[in-house]
Amino acid sequence: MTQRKVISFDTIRVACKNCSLSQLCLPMGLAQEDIERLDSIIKRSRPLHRGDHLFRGGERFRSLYVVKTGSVKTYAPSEEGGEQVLGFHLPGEIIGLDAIDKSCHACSAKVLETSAICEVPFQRFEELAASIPSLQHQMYRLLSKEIGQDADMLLLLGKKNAEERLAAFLTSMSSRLSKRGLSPTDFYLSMSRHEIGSYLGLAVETVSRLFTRFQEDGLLRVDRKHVEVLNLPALEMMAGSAPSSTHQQRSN
Amino acid sequence: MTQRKVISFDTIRVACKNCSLSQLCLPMGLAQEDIERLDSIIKRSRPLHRGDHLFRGGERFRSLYVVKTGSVKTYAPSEEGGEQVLGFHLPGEIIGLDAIDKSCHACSAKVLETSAICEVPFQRFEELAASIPSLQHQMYRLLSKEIGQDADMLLLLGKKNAEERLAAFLTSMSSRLSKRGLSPTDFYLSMSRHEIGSYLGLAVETVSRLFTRFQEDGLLRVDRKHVEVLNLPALEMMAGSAPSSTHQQRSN
DNA sequence: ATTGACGCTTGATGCATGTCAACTTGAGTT
DNA sequence: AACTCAAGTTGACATGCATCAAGCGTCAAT
Repeated sequence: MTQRKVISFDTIRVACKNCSLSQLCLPMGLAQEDIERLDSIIKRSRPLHRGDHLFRGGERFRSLYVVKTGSVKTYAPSEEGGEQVLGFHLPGEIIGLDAIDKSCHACSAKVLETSAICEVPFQRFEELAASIPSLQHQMYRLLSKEIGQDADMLLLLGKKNAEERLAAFLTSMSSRLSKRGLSPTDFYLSMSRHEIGSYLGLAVETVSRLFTRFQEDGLLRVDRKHVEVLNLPALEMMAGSAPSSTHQQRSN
Repeated sequence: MTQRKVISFDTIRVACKNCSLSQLCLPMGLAQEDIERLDSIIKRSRPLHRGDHLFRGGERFRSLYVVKTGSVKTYAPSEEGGEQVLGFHLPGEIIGLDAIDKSCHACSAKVLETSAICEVPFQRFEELAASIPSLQHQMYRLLSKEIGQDADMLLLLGKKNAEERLAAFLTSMSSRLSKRGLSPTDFYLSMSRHEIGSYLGLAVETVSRLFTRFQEDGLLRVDRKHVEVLNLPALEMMAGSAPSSTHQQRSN
């Protein structure tokens, strides 16, 4: 993710109307004046650093968070230090939507690299949305999109084998980065192999072996966190519901 | 699910204000008059029968659907007839939330048994919600709840073994039925073993073997679709993130 | 009752992937 | 540079569950 660009403090404090993400984020489809009203309720703190938490499971829900720069992971912590990674969040993506229902966070959110985050106090947001139909609509869309993505993930975990899972992860990263104006074929992953494995329901070792294999097969060039995709169509093919080779498994 | 009760045609046509589900469903928290406004936009068709579709993947999104009686499955159809079951929906639960974003259904919804369904035209609903803050809030809560449940499911598919999955499925059914005034320990499953397997990411045979084993272990009494839970606490323990026995697997 | 189709169960076998262990590499610290 | 520690890689081995195959109960239609 980290595209090695220098970020000035001014850059991260930009208002929504000047933010390059506005077409992916809450302001999408809003009139200029409504964007400014939205802007007025958003809190922008100084950048957070790797390992900082936006919130932890069990805490009271007050705000949604939007990634402005950097990346964040959400995860469900379990007793013995184990954790299930639930998602990786790139700029423009909203975090905390699952907590509206119980007004309490069920998962934790941790910053993966130095990141700028917009905080959206939910109660004020809700009041605002009631008076701006297009904002309300956009919020429904974003909630709905999250549900759709979770369904894709259920399909991945329920039906796909290890190879298909990693291919799906890489093509998903590729397309999301591309939407944000970054290269779809050359990027840095801000998360560890362990976190990728947890997210995909695989052991670290399996992830590692697959990276090696993909490289041997000429699909990727990998150096630590740096990934160059050499054959994106092949990866996409692999990620699709098509089975890996002649023998598919889990045809249940 | 089917609790073998006779359902009159009057029963299924009841207005929201007289519906026993109103505390689980959209009307929750609404004032009497607002319930009536909501009621006025809802369409109630005659009962659907096993195998009927509410909608199919690819169709244009127009309405949300709420189960009034009976049960529905949602699934992602794949080319070769294979399908991934995404969820089972009981009375009071809303179907189609994932389609708001793309205004097009990504999955299909099929009735599992004779069922009464309320149709909620979304555009009219959205207009109504804009003028009823508590309805808007309830909608946010329902969307959020769905996201939270999907996260639970990701955890199940990512980390739990077959035994834990089936135990989680059974305890979930138990508690949901219980919330609807039915027995938490004696119920009929309206879905096939195959569908349960697909939902849980397991082969039919594995599901079948587990039912047998649970019965041998005195946790259940099973006869076809009829399940009697004999030791609910034990099932809940199993379903929790606790590993099945001394050796846990997938500690990634 | 007979038939056929389908869903379910049970057993035998194999494989993908988890687990364990050892080693390598890289980044940060002194 | 030397040291430390976490992260990643690779190999050897173990196993849970998918797969294949066969048989059985149930239900509906005839």
